[in-house]
Amino acid sequence: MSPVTIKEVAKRAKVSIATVSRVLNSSDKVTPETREKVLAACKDLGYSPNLQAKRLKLGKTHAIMAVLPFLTLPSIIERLRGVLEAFAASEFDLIPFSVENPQEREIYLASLSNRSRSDGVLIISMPITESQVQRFQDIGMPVVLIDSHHRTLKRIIVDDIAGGKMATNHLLELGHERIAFISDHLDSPLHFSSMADRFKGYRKALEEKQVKFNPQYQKQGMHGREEAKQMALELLNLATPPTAIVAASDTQAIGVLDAARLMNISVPRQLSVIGYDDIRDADYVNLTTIKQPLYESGLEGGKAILQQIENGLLEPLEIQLPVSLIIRGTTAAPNHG
Amino acid sequence: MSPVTIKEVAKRAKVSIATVSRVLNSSDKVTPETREKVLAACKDLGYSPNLQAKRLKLGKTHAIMAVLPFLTLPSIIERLRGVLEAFAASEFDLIPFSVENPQEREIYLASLSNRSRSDGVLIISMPITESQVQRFQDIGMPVVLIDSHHRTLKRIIVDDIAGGKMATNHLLELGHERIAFISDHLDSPLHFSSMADRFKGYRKALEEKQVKFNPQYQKQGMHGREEAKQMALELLNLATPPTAIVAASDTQAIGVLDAARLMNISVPRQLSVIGYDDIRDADYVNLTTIKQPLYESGLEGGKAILQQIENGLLEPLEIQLPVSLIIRGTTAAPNHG
DNA sequence: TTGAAAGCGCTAACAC
DNA sequence: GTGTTAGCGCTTTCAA
Repeated sequence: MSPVTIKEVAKRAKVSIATVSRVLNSSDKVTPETREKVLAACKDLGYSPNLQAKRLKLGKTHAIMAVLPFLTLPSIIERLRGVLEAFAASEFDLIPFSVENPQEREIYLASLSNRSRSDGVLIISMPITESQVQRFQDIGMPVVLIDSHHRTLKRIIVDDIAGGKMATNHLLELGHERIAFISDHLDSPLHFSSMADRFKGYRKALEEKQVKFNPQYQKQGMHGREEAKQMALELLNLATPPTAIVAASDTQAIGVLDAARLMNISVPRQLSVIGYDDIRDADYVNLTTIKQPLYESGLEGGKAILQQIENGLLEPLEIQLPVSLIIRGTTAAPNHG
Repeated sequence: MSPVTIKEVAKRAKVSIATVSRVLNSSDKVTPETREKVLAACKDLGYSPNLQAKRLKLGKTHAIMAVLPFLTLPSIIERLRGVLEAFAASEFDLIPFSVENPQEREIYLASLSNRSRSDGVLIISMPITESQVQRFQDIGMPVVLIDSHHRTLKRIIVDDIAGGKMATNHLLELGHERIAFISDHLDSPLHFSSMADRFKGYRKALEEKQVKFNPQYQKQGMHGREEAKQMALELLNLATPPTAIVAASDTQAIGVLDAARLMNISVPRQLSVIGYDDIRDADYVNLTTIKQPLYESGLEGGKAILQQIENGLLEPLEIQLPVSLIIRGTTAAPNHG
């Protein structure tokens, strides 16, 4: 019942604790027979090493903290799954911190700045301030960003400009010219640049195909299905409504679909809609969308932090993952009837 | 750069390390001025305690492992969120293990059986074998089950019999009599009894309202939207098809909706459908369903394991959380036209 | 190849 | 009220 220690194993195997330790750490400087004896003793006693002690001795925690916002967001979950996968084979534990309000922010910040609590930090889809970066630097804490940006930190991001462009090009190639774009507020300081980048991609695609950008066709609002629905209603009630809408997220695209249904506008016959993210629901509503490598971003981020702990910070700092177009049932050629 | 220890703080404050420790652990046997000195020294040096050492000394890990299947399942995420919330205020870390295949099962099992790795284990929506229970018992590892069952372990479950009954009663009260039930295989050894309980509730509701159970109206199959669709098609092609279908999960209910759409059967005019779980998608497709207290189950489970670590195992072993009926747009009175 | 012993940073008797 | 010290379980020199 009371935990078995290396000492008891040593006694039973009639060797010193140093030898037991060597066997356990697969040092080769041990006679096969000694090794046998020790292994047998371990088994008999049901010994399992005390990781706390090991970690204290080695000055490592074998834990990595992951800070992430809103565990409700499907995209965050997918990234987390990737991280978990990267850690599965390692001896590192992943400790997630879900930050859903400012108070929690304080709590996790304190934890993160403690070298004895974790060997590294993974920040997922959250903005990071200069002072935080400085703090990490000061205590020499390895950090990797997933879906966030800072020039001095290792980061895994996707090419959102390319994504916005890809979505828009898909519609252009189908023959659309009146293409609208709806998104969150693009200038919110709390926000990552991803949505702004998607908009840039949209503009660039239009430009390259020499389609003039119509400011009336751009809407920004709070994130959310309902808010997106309202924005879409405004667009669809224009004198010359768009024939296609690029939404900067699937959730918003679904809001657009709501609006179309409400106005009895058939998708994709009368209106094409494309989303962004490829969340689960995208499949359910048969939404054409831009798939972000969410899972992969987690996987790469997980590998990166592990590697950085092992070998230090390596170039390149920025790893850009490609997006891809998933064509489903909400986009088609415009209806010229 | 090299971590500050209690020793350096002691030197700077010109006291002994014991005093520093006392201040840090808010023992009251310290003069206010001494306390001030120590606190100042801590601040100057940017000291933060080494948790590894503390934990080794105290024989506690301040970590709890959570084993859960398929982090893709929305229900699992919700429970996890609740657990995280329960831990937020505590000094305990939550280490999640996502088990998606047998190999991973082996890895996590080894970790779980190590008292030095965690102070407790939380098992979420996973079956647990007698030998595992025995193993936990042997090493005195506190365990709490969420959405799983074992007679000797603390567990948070929902009253699935009541849930199945509530769903069925809702339909009965709308005036339905030909009510079908589809679910996973009810006798699968890998499965929790929840689905079987929902079926029991269904039977009980029928019985109480003296509606005869028609075996033709019960279908079991693999879990999944597509599989559910097939089962629904069989039901709807019966000579006397049901006017309402109870699905044992929302995913399956959505499959039923697929089948109805395919057969041009209008929901809820010609067919009522009710699901179970109230996952996010339920809202999207406007599905009437039974809401499980998923988040709450995580919260309660988290509190329970913390409490068990603190005070030992307390009665009652089983905590049953209530379900509730969420009426949306897929149920209505039967069409007698 | 093996053993003895120091010490990781902390807490908690126990002395003063 | 404060200091001294043993020791949590382990790894790793250093000696033998």
